[in-house]
Amino acid sequence: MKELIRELNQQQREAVLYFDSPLLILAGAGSGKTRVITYKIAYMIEELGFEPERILAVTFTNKAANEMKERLEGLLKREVPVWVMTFHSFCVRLLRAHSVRLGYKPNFVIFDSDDKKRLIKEIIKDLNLDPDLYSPSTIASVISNVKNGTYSLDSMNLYYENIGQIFELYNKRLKESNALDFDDLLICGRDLLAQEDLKRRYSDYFRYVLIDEYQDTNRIQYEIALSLTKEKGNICVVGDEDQCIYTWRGANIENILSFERDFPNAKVIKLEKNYRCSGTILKAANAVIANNRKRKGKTLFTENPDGEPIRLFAAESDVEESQFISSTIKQFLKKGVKPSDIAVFYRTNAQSRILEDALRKEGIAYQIVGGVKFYERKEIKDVIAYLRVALFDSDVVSLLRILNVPKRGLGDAAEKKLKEILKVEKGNLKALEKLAESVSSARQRKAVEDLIEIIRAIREKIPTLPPYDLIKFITTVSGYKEYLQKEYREDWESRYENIEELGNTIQDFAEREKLEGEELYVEFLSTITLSSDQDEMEEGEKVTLMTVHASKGLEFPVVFIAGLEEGIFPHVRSLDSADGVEEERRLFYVAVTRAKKLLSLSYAKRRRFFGTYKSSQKSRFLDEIPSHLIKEVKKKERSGQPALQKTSSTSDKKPKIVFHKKFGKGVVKRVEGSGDNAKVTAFFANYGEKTVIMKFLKVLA
DNA sequence: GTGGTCAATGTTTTT
DNA sequence: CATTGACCAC
Repeated sequence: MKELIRELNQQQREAVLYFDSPLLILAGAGSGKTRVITYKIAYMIEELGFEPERILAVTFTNKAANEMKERLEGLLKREVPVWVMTFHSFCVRLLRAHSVRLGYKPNFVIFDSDDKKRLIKEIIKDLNLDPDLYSPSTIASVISNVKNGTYSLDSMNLYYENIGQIFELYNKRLKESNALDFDDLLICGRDLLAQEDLKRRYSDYFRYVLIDEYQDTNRIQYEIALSLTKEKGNICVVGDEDQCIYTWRGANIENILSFERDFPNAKVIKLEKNYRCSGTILKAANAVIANNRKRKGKTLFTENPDGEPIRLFAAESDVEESQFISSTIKQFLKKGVKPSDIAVFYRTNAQSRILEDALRKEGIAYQIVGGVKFYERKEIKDVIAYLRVALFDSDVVSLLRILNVPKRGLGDAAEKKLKEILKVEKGNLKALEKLAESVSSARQRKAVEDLIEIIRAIREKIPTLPPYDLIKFITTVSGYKEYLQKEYREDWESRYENIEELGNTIQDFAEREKLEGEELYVEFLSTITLSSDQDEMEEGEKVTLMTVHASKGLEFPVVFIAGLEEGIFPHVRSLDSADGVEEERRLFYVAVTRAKKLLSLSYAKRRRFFGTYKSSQKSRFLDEIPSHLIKEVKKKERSGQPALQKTSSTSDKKPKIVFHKKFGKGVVKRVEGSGDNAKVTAFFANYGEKTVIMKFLKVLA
């Protein structure tokens, strides 16, 4: 341990060894803050005799938590039961023990944003409000902002006349469903710790609390931390105001200022030496962020060599940009760069598709982090809804979701009746029984009774069947498998595979956590709704594609940032306020500082939006980088290839032989349409006749 | 009353 | 371009 600490620079060492008062570490990008935190924890355990289970370390994502734990265990060469988790997970843990105090049963459900929107949609309908004025996603974010204290309900009342009513009803329905949304988790956690005995108990229990990514905590999270440590001042927070990119979710840079106010004797240590980036990259990052006015001010320096200039490519179109990126990646791979050392970042998820197409055409293995998350896929959510209905008799949102999926002849009218019944009859099964009696036809009656049977059957199997079999059972007993086959003729198999994957995941989870039966599923469900994009990242030899937000906390030797255009990055929705642009700039700063050795920036002069091309201008952020750091990549120098093939793989002539990643070689029988989206029907030796979109095919002849 | 088909319509970022 | 809503035939 002592030798390890000797490796640290002076500031890092001081941060590890300091325990005299509350500690605020302002850690610039790539300054080794994760190292500092892990060493600090290790030092506490090894040298100061702290009991690991009485240390709480809060991270931003579960992935970061796992990594920190792994590093710690690598350092100490044994299992270390430190509480490493996100604020949300921490609150869930508190709530499982004490939820009754706040009027929730301990087996509560967590509503994800999809559940939340569904519920809001119901409420808007029930209140007869105009869905154009009250779009579920807008209302969802308003509710969130009110809950986490960004806006007051009254101030929102100006824009949304009925918001008070919606807000109240939303919370009422949630509570009746024994459900909490993301914001509730934090609020309830805070409220529990506001109770004198619990505050006493937990603040006595935890001997030290550390918070990573402090700049992205919101007020409520801060209050949680405060109630655990206010008295003893046994707290260390690590953050960088220049990397605060979640203000729209209630993150508050003010927390950094509040910290010094609430803990007047706080010690501040700055980590300004960057170990990650090349000199050139760091200079660019510093120059960009200097344009922000709202910052405490810190200047990073590095001893790393300047390295290669930053590349800039001005593409004529979005297609050309993605071709540039994929062909450059291909060159790198040829030169021996590992795919896992390369990442492509973009501002919005919608940009990923075109990049994917280009990489696929070059035959480059890639993974996308984020986008539509695994657990948000329709088929997964449907199956989980069955599970939830079987587990939680109060989960109305899930019941409504499966009422007519698969189609069983219970449409709008039946749904309305059910909702009427639910107003007086609490409990899904009871309500369904009543529905069976009040429904119009014998056919519908049978349908409802069948549904009740399905739910009962699942419920019965929960304690006995292994998880994989239970999931399989759900898909058969509910007729969901046939539904997929009928509804998704083309790709039902991959969807069904996803469901099987879900079964496997639960099985693994059960073995890892040594849980079974109801407890297993309740635990699993809360874990997956709190899982972040990064949690899904795979190890392996693949190029990584993700949004800039998802890249937070990561690093790659080679980084591409695509779509550096006004309106995209900075995003249009941020342009009307100075604060908005500053947040975009911090976001760009985060993106740039992920790169260790090589950074490639690009933009497109024309970009396709919904179907039509729109011309765009290069991002202001590009002009903020000193030009001597940049080398513009000219088209003709690119990859030594002749100018671009105008329409990629599709030629005017009809293809005869094609190649598909999974199906292999195929003989073309028919082509409908033209270009990338042409439908090609071909005969494949091992798979028979298949119809595939052109862009998934390579033309061989 | 339900389910299939057609048209319109909408894209920030996420625990 | 892909999902969601409105409309009409069963």
